Amino acid sequence: MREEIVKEYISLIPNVFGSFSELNKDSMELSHMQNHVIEYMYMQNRALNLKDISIGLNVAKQQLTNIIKDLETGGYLIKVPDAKDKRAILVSLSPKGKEVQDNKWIKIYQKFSEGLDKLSMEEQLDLRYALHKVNILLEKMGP
Amino acid sequence: MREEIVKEYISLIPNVFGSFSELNKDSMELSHMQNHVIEYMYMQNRALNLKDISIGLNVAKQQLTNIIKDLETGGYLIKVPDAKDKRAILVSLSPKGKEVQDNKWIKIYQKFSEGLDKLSMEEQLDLRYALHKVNILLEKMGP
DNA sequence: GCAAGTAGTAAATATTATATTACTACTTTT
DNA sequence: AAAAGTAGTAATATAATATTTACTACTTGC
Repeated sequence: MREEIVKEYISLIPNVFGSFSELNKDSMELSHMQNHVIEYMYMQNRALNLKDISIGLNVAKQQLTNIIKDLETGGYLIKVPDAKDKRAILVSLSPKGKEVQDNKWIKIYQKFSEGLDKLSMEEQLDLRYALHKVNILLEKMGP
Repeated sequence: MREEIVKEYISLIPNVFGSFSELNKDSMELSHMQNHVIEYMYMQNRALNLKDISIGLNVAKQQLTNIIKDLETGGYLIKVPDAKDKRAILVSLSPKGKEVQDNKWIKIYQKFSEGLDKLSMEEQLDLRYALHKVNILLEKMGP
């Protein structure tokens, strides 16, 4: 029994990963690490200081100095001194930085939407319900 | 309606990605590209020549020369001359190379299995069925 | 208030990744 | 059998990423 649930889950991973691996295909402007930072900031959706990002991405803070300086120069990030800690600097995504991530999700949306057209109305309902169920249960399993 | 299916799918991605991003956490021995090659070989599950890998991973064959030489030196890959094409060399995973990938999946298995313990028997059955349904329908949607 | 600790920066260095060109040995086409 | 094409290797240059040490300005704990 357990074996079979795991097997289904393992099958799911490549299916979903197909979408995800295409996320960074096009964004040629930015390097791997720069993308990584923007992704992380987008997910956190709040102003972070370098230390936060360093820990969150498991990257040395020394590396971030230049990466973030370049992203700021490019207009993707905004740096503001932290009022509460005068050593620190709060970094947040600019509208341009957010747009980079938004566009990635729009692509996933479009691709998924095309796939949906191949399903009947009944299958679409089934998929919706099954996805909902999976999400609820995976959520419950998480830490 | 469509909006809501997409929304569920978008929610699914981070759930699953949690597992996937941990795949390469520990394998410190190997570089990013070396891991990439081993992953690809593991997925293909057959002997490949450099050209195959080059196309499959969208990497210049010139890059592969050294990557694969190092992997062979490390005992992860085995190189055998192709009998049918004397220019080519067939590369396959050694037991050690397969083990690297196996261990990654074992970790996912274990983590998922721990999560399962938090669910009731009924929920586990629901999850199995819902996952199965999702997999079948996503498969149908793919190219 | 002072010692110890922290956030960020800077610069030097090492390692990886990517790209370009050219070459050998073999295969395919005609 | 000659011409054109292909698989792999080699050497090189540049960019991206990672690591180390050291410094300034500030905060925290005592």
